[in-house]
Amino acid sequence: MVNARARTGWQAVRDEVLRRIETRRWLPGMAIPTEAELAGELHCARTTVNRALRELARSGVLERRRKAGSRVALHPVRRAMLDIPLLRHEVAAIGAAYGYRLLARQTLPANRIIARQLDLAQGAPLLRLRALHLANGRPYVYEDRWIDPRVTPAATEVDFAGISANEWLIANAPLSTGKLAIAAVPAPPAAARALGCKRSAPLLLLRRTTWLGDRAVTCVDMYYTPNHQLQSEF
Amino acid sequence: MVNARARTGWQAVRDEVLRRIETRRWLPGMAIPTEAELAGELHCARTTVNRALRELARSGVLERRRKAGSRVALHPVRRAMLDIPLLRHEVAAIGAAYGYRLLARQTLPANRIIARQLDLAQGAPLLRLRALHLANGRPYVYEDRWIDPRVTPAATEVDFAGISANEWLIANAPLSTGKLAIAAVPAPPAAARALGCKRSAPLLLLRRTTWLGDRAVTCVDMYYTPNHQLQSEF
DNA sequence: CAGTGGTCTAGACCACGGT
DNA sequence: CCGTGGTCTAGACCACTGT
Repeated sequence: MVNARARTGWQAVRDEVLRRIETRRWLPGMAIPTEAELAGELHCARTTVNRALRELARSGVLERRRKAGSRVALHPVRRAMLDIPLLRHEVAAIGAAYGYRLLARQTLPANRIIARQLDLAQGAPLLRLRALHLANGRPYVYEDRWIDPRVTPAATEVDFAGISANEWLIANAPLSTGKLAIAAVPAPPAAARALGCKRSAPLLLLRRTTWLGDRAVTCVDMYYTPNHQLQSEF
Repeated sequence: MVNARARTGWQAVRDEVLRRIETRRWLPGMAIPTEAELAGELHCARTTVNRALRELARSGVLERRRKAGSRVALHPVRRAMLDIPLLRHEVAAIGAAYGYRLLARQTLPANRIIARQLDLAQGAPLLRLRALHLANGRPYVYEDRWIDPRVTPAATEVDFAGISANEWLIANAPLSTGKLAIAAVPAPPAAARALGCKRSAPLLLLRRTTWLGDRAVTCVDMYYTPNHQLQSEF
């Protein structure tokens, strides 16, 4: 549970700083010594101190500004890293057999809602996929996805019956940035049917919108089976 | 939307690597040159390349192993950073006035469920708080919290009517690690009453368990008002 | 064993931003 | 202005791990 304290290197500096904060020798909002001072006190190079303090700032423990120095964060913003693995791997990680089934594949003009999500003109032709991801043969995630074929033209030639859109995109579309929204929603009829749960059962919904530069590639709603939890540490 | 490409420094190296992946010059699973080779080719020190590749590995774009070298991640694990600010700040960030109301404060023996969550003996005396966080006077989050007073004895002297437990703990308890679970649940009766929504309405639940070393400090369930979304980028 | 990443060091210059 | 963090460099040694 607890990480062992490092005895050497930048991690030792990091842990020493953490110890001083934990023991309230350094209080929230308080300025801590400069990198050079700490380096002298801890008998290491300033570069090493810099590395340690940089990591602490990244995790929200310290706030740093040039000239102003470093302070213990007054209101430490906790940050949790949420991993978003392939569903194939997520299922494998819980020791279940992964399965995938395409439910529907159509080409449709964008309705107003999805046009707004993807920031494109209403009526633009989009590829829409509905699919089900299975764990040990039981429904795990219901997926409702839109793809803009103008950004990834090759997608129009794929039937997505044998490979999930996500895996195909990872292998065939370049790296991209995206946004993630997490919400609790009543199961929409199609999701309830696919997942075999009651309509309006509370489902965890992850909506991912992925961009390639300034063009939206895809928007996907992933409805998890009831009672699913996302877990993370901070 | 798109970050400008840096022209110098480790960020330039990072961006050059990203460019080669985006243009599919380097394909998923492919080994990329060693740090030393890249340093030579890009005319910079190996340290600089190391910094760039380290950041890329942290964000899941590369996989690195000693001796084996660096490869483009075959199945890039997307990672989303979820910020967990103080509710006071979260509410302020949406431009609303923050409010806080303590609903209940009791001392109870741990029931089986919470004892398991906090990894302590059933029946241990715990502080239990119920509270409501408000945005512009409307319910925003219903909080149901357990605190182990043996870890933070001073908490028994606080009435938590004027300050939320979270803010008090940040100011009065040392830094700590924790776990976060996110789920969609039907509103429990008490939450529905406090939030003014239907019983069994789908609510987003964030359960945070916080540890100080190997001792659990507190476990809190935060029920967000219906239709709330967590947002993040990746 | 040997190649590769991980890190430390000492010194240097620069960019930002309080004062 | 000038103190502070941000970064680069060249060189070195170490730790891990594939062969």
